[in-house]
Amino acid sequence: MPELGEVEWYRKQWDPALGLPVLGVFTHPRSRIFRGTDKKALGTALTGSTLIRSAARAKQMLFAFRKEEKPFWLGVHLGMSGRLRIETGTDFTAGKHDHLVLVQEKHCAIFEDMRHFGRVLFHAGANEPDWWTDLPPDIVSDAFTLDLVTAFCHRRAKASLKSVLLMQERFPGIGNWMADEILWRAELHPARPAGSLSEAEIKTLWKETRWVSREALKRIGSNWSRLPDSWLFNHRWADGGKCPKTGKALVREKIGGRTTAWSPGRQQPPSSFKKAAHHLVKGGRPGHAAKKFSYP
DNA sequence: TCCTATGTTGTATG
DNA sequence: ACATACAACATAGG
Repeated sequence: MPELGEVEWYRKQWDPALGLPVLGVFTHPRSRIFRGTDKKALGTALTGSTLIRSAARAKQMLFAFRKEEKPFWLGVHLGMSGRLRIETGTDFTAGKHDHLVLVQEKHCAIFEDMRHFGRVLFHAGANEPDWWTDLPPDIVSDAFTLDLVTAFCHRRAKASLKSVLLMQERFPGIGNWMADEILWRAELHPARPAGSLSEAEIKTLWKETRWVSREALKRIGSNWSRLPDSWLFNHRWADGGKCPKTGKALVREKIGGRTTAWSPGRQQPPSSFKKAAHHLVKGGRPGHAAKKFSYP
């Protein structure tokens, strides 16, 4: 689920825990979530500490704790299926997908993740940890310049726009749905090689990247309200989904390693793009519509 | 049984 | 060394 706006929304779910002491810490005994992290040190440090603030950048969250003037830092990445939540009451028992539980007097702050693709990081020290300060410039900041995007498109000249937008080193916080939304608004086909764009097209890509990121933070980050039907988002997974601009059927196929929705007529494929055959396979199972030809 | 899933990373290849 | 493509990770649901 979580991309830029969703991550900001999940961060706020722990707001009820702010300013209150942590009475106990539960860490799941067999969990991939803590790979590379000292679970024991984390538990010892956070027990008796107070959560003083939190922040979200890209798909990463930082929670700052303090215990007797000593700062501790907790990092959370939600992966594909991670969520943060609060459970009210004093008799909470961790479920099988609950990996980290911070117990407070009247509630628990919980990190759950069914698929274990998420991650928890821990750091003890006076300053914010490197994995936080070394994040690339935020898309919504002034540091995210047209020049940065132009240089990146040139360096990744042969990669598809879809895969380039998913590269967190330059587009921090962009995920599958945001990438599709950006390319659809920019009228750029996801299979276009990044190096094939004109100056004007790069500028459009940059602008729409910033626009979608700002809107996602505004519309999802604050209260996760439903996006307008004028967005691609509400149509991209629907069977028989139609482009809200052209009214024509959207195409769904794997581009840049991820399922991608794009609008024929609006987003012109590059000449190198192999056209998929969208006919039904005889005897194909219902619900599994079209299978693609493989080209020799 | 086989396919999919809003993500990242390790590995193979050029 | 660098860029690119893709399997693997773990679990649930259609």
